[in-house]
Amino acid sequence: MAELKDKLILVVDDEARMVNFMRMNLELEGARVASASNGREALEHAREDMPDVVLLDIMMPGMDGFETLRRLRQFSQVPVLILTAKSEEDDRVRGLELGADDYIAKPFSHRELVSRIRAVLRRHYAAPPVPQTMVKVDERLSIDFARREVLVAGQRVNLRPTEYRLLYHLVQNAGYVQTHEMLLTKVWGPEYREESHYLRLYITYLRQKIEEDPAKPKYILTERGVGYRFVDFENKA
Amino acid sequence: MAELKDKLILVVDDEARMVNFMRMNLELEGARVASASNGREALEHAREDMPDVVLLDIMMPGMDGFETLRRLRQFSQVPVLILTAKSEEDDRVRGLELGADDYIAKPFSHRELVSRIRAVLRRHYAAPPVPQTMVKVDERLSIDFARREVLVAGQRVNLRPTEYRLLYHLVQNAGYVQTHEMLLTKVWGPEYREESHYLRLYITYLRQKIEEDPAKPKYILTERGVGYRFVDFENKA
DNA sequence: TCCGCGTGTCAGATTATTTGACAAGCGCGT
DNA sequence: ACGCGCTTGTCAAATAATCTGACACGCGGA
Repeated sequence: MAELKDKLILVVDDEARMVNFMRMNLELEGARVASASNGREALEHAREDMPDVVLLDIMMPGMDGFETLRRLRQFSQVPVLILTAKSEEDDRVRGLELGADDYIAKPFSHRELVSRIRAVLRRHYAAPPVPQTMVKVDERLSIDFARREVLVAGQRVNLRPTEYRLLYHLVQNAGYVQTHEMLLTKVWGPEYREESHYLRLYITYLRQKIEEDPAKPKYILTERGVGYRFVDFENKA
Repeated sequence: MAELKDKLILVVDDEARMVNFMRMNLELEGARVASASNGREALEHAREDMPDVVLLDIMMPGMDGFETLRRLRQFSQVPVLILTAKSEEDDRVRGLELGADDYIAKPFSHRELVSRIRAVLRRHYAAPPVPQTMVKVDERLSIDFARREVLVAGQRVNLRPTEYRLLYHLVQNAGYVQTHEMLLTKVWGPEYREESHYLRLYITYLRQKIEEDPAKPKYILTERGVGYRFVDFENKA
């Protein structure tokens, strides 16, 4: 399990209260915290301190979070979580497209903050470089991608080719939101980027086949305005 | 264009006449030739001399070509061309599965020998590590894989998803034979390895769409008993 | 030359994908 | 708390792709 202990986390936000709130929460978990109140400082810190994770506020005066992220990505692959207002769905999509790893919507709880950071750390430092075959999600659901076999409550369910590819991409990124565009691009091809219709339909099909109650999905979660996220089944703490 | 000049070619054959024949042909092209008459010697040479290409006879007393290839592949990625009797189609398939890059059927001409070696060198030393998008095969046929557009004699032809994937894998390996199994695995998935029926059908579809005369294919060539080969359109010398 | 196996082709059966229309639900502003 | 608008979810029919099975063809080996 990925631990926050002794990890260096760079918090970037122009509001001192928010920085303090996060610092408190993160230090409670044993993490070290560096902070910056604008984009320029953030880039300096990122270069010099080599943080393990960056928490980046989008709404900042001067160089905003997007621009900061874009420049950061020119020299660093450090995992980045962006902080957005609850309602700003477009900001999340844009951030993810610029290379953010995930987002946290303000306001957020201690639990949410820590769990997202853990997930991102796990992927970056413990992630298998080879794609997973044979995934056991929980007692009810397991998938063998090499054999194209999906077992739900002991029963084999038959997935169609597109359903299969969609599930594959969702599960390979379990715990991470995948935007509509990402999924459409990977499953149907780049020329389908705008056709979110297809995606909704195939999400429905998949849920009907693998969810216990398709109306209350436990595996394939909707991220309104952004995309879908397969449940973070490896991070149950 | 890949050149044989000054390249070191390791020829492995137990028949001295064959070795001499190849040495003569290769030195005419300015290549340097090392030779071995059995598997053990071949492995030694491969380790110590770092040849640019290996020509490996399959039928040898003692350690045969397959075993030699298997052991060679444990420590080296050097391109290997296997030499097989005209009729031994199974040998070719087996050799390719063990990691040979191509085969040459005995007896062969100077032209055939040199052209196959050139092709293998081109792929290994000049090959782009990123997959090609936008391929111009000749005046009649060009393909834009990013846009999923195939132009035949100026006309856009519409390929179905499977036809598309099949063409993609053939063209990405233009000049190289792809065994039935390779194509079935890549296009349909590993569980279709035995279903060569599908492959034949889709080869027919593709030829009808891109060949001028589907009965006399110029692009997608049949390698009887082995697989298919997209014409080596970059190596017209 | 003839035979046999691998390859090529066709048309029909089946299955998957796409389309289009509409219902449901969430979250925002009032 | 309420209703509105936009996103998401669902259904069934239309279209398209894939698969099946039968058979013809033709190369290469004996």
